[in-house]
Amino acid sequence: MSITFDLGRPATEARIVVAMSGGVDSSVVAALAADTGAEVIGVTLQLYDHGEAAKRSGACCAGLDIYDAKTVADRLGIAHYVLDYESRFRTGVIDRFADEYAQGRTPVPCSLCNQGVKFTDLVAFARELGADCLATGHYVRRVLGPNGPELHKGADPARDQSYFLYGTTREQLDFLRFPLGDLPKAEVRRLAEQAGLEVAAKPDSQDICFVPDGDYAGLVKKLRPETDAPGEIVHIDGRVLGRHRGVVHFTIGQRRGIEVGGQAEPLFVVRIEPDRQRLVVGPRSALAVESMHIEDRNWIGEDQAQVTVKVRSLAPPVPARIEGEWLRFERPEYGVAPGQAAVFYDGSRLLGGGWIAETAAARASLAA
RNA sequence: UGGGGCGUCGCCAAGUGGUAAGGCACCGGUUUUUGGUACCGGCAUUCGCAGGUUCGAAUCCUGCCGCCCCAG
Repeated sequence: MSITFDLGRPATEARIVVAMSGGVDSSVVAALAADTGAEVIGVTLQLYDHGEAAKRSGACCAGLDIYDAKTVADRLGIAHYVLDYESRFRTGVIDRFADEYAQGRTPVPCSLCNQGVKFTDLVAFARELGADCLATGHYVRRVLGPNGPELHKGADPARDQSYFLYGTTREQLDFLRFPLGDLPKAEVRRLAEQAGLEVAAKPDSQDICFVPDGDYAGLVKKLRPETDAPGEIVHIDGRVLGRHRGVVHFTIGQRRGIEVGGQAEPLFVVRIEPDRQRLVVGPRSALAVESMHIEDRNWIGEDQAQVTVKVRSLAPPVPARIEGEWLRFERPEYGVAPGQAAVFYDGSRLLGGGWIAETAAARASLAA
């Protein structure tokens, strides 16, 4: 199968830079790019280099994965560079990740990484190389609309990654290509096999790439020890119910891990007060949010106030209305956590998004 | 040291002769390029302890232990 890269000139005269993580997806992109006859340059970012993480296959962007990317590039006969982005990844993603927890918020490191390291720094590098485009393995679609390229959800709803790419600017979108956006994952694996790529059966990456063992709290504690300080668990009605193990272990809307039993109904984290190390909990009804304040908004749609919005990567988009820097849900939304991304859509088209800075409860249930 | 009440899983709590509900918590799994949610599954051979009655008791009887309340 062949996929067009919309290069604007014959492929044989073009240069395509492919962001290669060492996984199946980006490896297939490299193979597809090579098939066009263009000059292809694979670039892999070294983002961190912890001992264990580097050895774990499928972690993305360290150790073994870099080796895998190199192997694929060799097989395809394309150039391959490894860029040391450790320090900017550390500053732009890992440190911010920890900072967010220290503020009682819940970060989305994948979004930070995409809009920073990948789509800003790597795009700039690809341009410096004189590339016609930068292609990645994200499951999103770039669609040419009446006003230029639009960003749409990936065709495979189970694989769509648009949530993590809300920060993509129009300028970046001009330059980016996502050859996998129309394909189901199974098809991508099939292509990998056809191309004889050794990563064809490599497991999907998941979880936070820079946390080797899934213990993200352990990492945050090292960087921001105050997040490990125990404190009071307070009910929204004012009762002190117990002690918690440190705010790093909690996120708004979380139910498990509160360790307070004997209740008629489950308790959820309603609010986190890092200054006082307090965890405010309450029934599910206390989670209802009617509007939220969005900051650092990126917008690549046209003028439009009525949208659907995703407050987390999973869960279907819900209708809402943009009112200045606030967004009002049509119906109360539950478990909206500051620090997460609010991503706006119109149907399958991604319009933009921003960080959730604060939320307003849907009446009742405040106190404490 | 008079009277009354209570003692069932970590917590709350059904069950008053027929062979231990349920909720919360906890644990495991599923899902997943963030955290969380949701869903599925697991979780008292045992009912404060010791005897007794009975075919059979957490449920009845006796004693002991512990806690609570009202009186003094």
